[in-house]
Amino acid sequence: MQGADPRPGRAPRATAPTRAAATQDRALPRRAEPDARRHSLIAAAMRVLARAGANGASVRAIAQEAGVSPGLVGHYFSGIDALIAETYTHVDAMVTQALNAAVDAAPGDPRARLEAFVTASFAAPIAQPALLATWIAFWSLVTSQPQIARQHDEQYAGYRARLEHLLREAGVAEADLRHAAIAVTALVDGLWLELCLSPQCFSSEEAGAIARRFLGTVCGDGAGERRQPASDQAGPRV
Amino acid sequence: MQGADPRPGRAPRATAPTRAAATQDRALPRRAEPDARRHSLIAAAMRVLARAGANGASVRAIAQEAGVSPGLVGHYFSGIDALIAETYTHVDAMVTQALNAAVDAAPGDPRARLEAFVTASFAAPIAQPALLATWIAFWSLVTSQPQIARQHDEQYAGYRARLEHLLREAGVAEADLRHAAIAVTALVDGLWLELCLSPQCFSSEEAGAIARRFLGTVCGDGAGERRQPASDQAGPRV
DNA sequence: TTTCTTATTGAACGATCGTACAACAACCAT
DNA sequence: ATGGTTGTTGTACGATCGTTCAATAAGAAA
Repeated sequence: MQGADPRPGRAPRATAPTRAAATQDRALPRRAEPDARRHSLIAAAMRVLARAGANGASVRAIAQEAGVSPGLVGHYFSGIDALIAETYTHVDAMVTQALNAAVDAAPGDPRARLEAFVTASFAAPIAQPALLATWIAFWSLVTSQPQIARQHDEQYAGYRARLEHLLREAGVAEADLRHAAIAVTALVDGLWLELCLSPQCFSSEEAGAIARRFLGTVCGDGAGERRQPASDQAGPRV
Repeated sequence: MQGADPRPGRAPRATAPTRAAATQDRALPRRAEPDARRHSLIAAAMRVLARAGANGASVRAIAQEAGVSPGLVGHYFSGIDALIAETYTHVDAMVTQALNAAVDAAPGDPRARLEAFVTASFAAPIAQPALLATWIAFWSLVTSQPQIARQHDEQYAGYRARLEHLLREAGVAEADLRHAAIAVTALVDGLWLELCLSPQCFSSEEAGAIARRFLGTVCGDGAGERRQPASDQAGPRV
């Protein structure tokens, strides 16, 4: 799906094609610390994915974005797929950190922490279309590469475990925990995906409101509150 | 992300590489009816996407799968992206037809029709990992090509409109209709996606049960019924 | 049959792909 | 200084990419 592609109006590959590394990697020394160089390549991959999409994230494009020779990619990663996979890991860690920060910033009330978790899922550092390409590039490898499928399972399990923890503290019964976590994860992922694919269809605020109302039904709010505004439903139920 | 890729153990491109068209296109005449040829190419694209993933769906692979010269693709489609987009349209129509058939096969009770809709979303012709590659290939074009973004918006709107119709008949208040349809769509999409990405994580039955229980909260079942089996919650509320 | 239209071929083109590898350069240990 | 380790370069390679296009063949119209 890549190849020559001389058609007009494809991905905006022309955006800062040269001297692009200066934005994030401040003049990394010619011979850099291995960890710094690895991270520099991953950061470059993130930028290329955001700018050119999954189909534009080639070894050469990423190396050029990092201000580095193409051959260096093979020195730090076993191949382009491994670089994509590590980029996904890094983005996933960023998302996890942002979600945890939102939870910690919320009041101690378990229900408020849970709502902060889903609300942050649609806010600035997470729900941006620029991140979608990273997930798409990773998903396209899951089917064919068992090792990447395993990685996906692990990271999905980690996400669900964090959610189960929050749900348990919010008073969800142990028997319902698994299905509740699967449901909330699916709802948030579905809203996030659609929000990235067509941001004008509904707003982040709407997505947050929908998800928070769903939390109300999962955590055992009475049915009579369904018609009230979501802001009144934050009361603890435990 | 494609190129040479001489690595071992990538996509199983070796599955029936030659004489593959005979399975679906029964000896299409050398000079076929244009519509038949178009459909033959789309069907071949679906098979290649299912077998080799989004990264393996090249013009040559699809043409070979259809038993046709590579140059013919350019005669029927403006480019590979247009072929992918039309393949997506075709798969979406198939899914729509399957969902409508499931709804029609259900009892006249509006709630049962709604449950049939979401239950069918996780059944045989829809929730198969082989279809995921088609969506991934399409999604990877949405960001960079405005025309494809428009197509996505239209098909998503069509899906949501069908769902809104079912929800309205099931007694959802007009004011809640939009958010309810967005929520159900997101939940079903999220469950479907995860089911395709790691089918061993939870079963189709679990996904259906989760979605049906969610329908209960959307359609206005009393909160006291939350712990009862879903089959008892089918009573209409209008 | 002859003419015309057009589906279809197959090769060619230029570009890009991922990877491999020998040469070079930077830093460390001695 | 000197030798060794290793980050880094740049190019080369073979393969595949999407697209183009003159030539061919098949069927319809005359």
